[in-house]
Amino acid sequence: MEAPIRTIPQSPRAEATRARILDAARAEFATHGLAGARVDEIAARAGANKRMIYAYFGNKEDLWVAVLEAAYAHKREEERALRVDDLPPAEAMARLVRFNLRYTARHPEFVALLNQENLHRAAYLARSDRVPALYFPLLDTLRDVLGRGAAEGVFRKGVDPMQAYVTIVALGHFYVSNLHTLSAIFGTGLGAEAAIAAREAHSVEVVLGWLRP
Amino acid sequence: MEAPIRTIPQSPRAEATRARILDAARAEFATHGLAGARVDEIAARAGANKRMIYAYFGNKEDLWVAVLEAAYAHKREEERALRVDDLPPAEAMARLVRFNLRYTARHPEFVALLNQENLHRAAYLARSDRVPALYFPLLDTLRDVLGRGAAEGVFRKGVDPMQAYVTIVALGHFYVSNLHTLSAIFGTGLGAEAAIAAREAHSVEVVLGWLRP
Amino acid sequence: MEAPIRTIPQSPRAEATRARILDAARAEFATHGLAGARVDEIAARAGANKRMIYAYFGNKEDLWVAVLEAAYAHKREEERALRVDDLPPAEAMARLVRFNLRYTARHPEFVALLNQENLHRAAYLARSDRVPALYFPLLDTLRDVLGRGAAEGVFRKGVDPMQAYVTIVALGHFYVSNLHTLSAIFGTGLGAEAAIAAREAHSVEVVLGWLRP
Amino acid sequence: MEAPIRTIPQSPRAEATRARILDAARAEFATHGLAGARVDEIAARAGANKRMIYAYFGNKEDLWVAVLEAAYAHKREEERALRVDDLPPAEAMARLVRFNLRYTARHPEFVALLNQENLHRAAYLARSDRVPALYFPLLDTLRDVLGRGAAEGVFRKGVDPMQAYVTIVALGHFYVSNLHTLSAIFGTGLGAEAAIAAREAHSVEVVLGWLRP
DNA sequence: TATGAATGAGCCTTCATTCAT
DNA sequence: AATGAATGAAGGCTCATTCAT
Repeated sequence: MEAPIRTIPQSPRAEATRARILDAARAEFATHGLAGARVDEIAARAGANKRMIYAYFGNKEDLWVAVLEAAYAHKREEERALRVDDLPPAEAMARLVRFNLRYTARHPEFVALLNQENLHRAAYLARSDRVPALYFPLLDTLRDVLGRGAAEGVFRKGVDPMQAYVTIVALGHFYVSNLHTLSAIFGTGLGAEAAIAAREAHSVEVVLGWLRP
Repeated sequence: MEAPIRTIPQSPRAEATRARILDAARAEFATHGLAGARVDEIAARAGANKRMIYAYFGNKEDLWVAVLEAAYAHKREEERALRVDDLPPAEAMARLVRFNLRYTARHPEFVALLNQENLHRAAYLARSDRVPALYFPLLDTLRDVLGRGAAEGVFRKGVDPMQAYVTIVALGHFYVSNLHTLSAIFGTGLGAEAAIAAREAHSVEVVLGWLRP
Repeated sequence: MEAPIRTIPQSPRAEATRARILDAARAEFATHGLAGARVDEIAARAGANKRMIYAYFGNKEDLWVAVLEAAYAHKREEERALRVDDLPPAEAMARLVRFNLRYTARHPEFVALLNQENLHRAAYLARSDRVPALYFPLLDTLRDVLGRGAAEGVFRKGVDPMQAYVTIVALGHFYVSNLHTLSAIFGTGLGAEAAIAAREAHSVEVVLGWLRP
Repeated sequence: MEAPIRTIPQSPRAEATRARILDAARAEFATHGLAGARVDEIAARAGANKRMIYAYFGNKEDLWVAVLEAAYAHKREEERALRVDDLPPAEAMARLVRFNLRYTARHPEFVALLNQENLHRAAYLARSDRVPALYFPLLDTLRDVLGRGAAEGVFRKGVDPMQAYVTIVALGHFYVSNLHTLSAIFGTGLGAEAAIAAREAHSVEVVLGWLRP
């Protein structure tokens, strides 16, 4: 009916409150999901009044969207900072794989958020105004590296960049996402640095091994 | 720590009710997660009285455990039926990869359940009495095929079966799990049979390509 | 989106609970209006669990509609029981006026509900399924009496039954509705039986006096 | 029982803000009632900061009292401007009736405010300092006209001015107050000028008809 | 074995009000 | 004189669970 009255924080103090809420929400959502998260808990974690959540974000679902957007934006920024144009294809590819695995391992909350959003069939992502900006720089970089490698004869030809992208992300995402159930099968320790490093080496081996002409 | 009073259905009619509840719960849980699932809705879907859920399963969380156990058991059964001992290593491996991808694609609810359980840090799995039975036949099969391939010189040596297992599962699981957010990036159609088939072919290519000595 | 799940009480016990809720709601709404009424208070007055309000009536607004419908239905029933066909026009008219004034005085909550509903521009009445049944028997009776009186030459001719209806109702309704502010002007005692009787006599005098040919 | 700290606006600018708040409050209260009105909305309508409402009026309830006082004062002023002393009784009476009906029709918000205040059993009116000033000039005028009419033999004798006052006001008030529920019965169009004029003619007819000796 | 009815805790959201600048 | 930000106390509504039959 009516446009929601939404306070847009302008003072630094308000901006700080908004940021604290966003951080607290990311943590709470990543731990409990959208349905399991508690608005009270988010407010408490943020050291903010519950009312402020509604003033700055509208409601719980809109807050979820904001968290999601911020998470995507963060990964995009890190990907953008990756410079592999000057590296030989194999080295560049290894770097991409390593970056992705490490980013995923360092940000399990990103994994959790994505999984939850998929549970909701990406309904909230679809609601975001920034959807067009979902584009990931990594994909372009990947396309370039695959092209260079094929041209130089060090990579197999005809690789679909989308499939490659999905596979590279999958190698780390699934590992981090399913860390706990995998631990129930293979025993604990999968989250330790040594295990992460092993997974990293394996992932590079898989991708480079596969790409051999 | 008292044992819950739990009715064990004995008549065929009761067993049927129990089964309907379990099916309904799997659907509801897979769609909404543990926190988002509604006991009322499960009862309605099952065409059963809500009280029966508590009589047969104890409570919502125990029902979740039961659903999880059933899902794991189902996959285990299908894996057990896979016979690749007589096939040449490469062919056997291709079959394993294909099976996994197709199973995952056919059972997105299994993927959703696993993701949710990981959100809960596998706390409910740990509570299950059948945890030791979590063992997956695929892992043994995989170990055998890798061994044969290495011995025959058609596969690279020194491959960790656990990493191989995780990777093979990851190739399909991540694709299905993140179908909706991936669709937001790459456009729709990823769930169509053609797309599944392409992912299947790609997965086989990655695994066999990587395993080349 | 989805049709609301609404429990329709079938057992006598449930029907009794539903009736208690409706009574409590009428009292609470009449005292505080729709916005001022408290669902908790209604449940407490009804000696029922708050949840039952939602089970039986949907939500606060739907409960309001139910209360309104019941109030209208009640007045309609009483009006239907009025038998003035056999009386001479003047006597019949006096009886109608008296009935209306007394009903209004006996049911100040009906007055309060109507006023509130008008504050909401009859938006909830419009939502009612029983709107076509809003028809009031009094109107027909009135039309008949006016016709007989005019034919017999004891009433003036050309009287619009609608205007007459509104006026007759107004004479009592306004008095009861504005009892408290009128008391602030004219002093207390307006609610006492003597004052009601005086208003009744005055109302009859006005109507019969006006209708003289 | 402490006197509230209340800022009394002194600059023209402050007085303008106060006036805008009062106007906005009248509109909001008339539309939604006391309980349903929103302080935020009043501030928004007034284009004023919410804090100013508290500075100038104390709190929501005191603001309600101020709105009520202003509404009464306004009607009083208009009544005072009515000059019927020089007119023959019947003509004077017709003018009083017409004035009242037209004032009511022109100020439905006054009707709504009165109804709300009666819902609260005139509790806020009782709190007003200006209660003694509630006196309505119309009543005196009415008394005078009734007296002159009776003396001249054109009006019936023994009419209680209070009853007459209530009836005259009722004829318009009820019509305007219940416009929406009446429309649900008699169909729309009751708010149109033609319908108002018909009601006006009818009201005059009723009063003058009744007063005939 | 099954069911309709009821419960109490808790959740998301809103509101009147106050603080600090 | 005015404002943006914050607060705490509810308020409407939902949910998992239990009672009584």
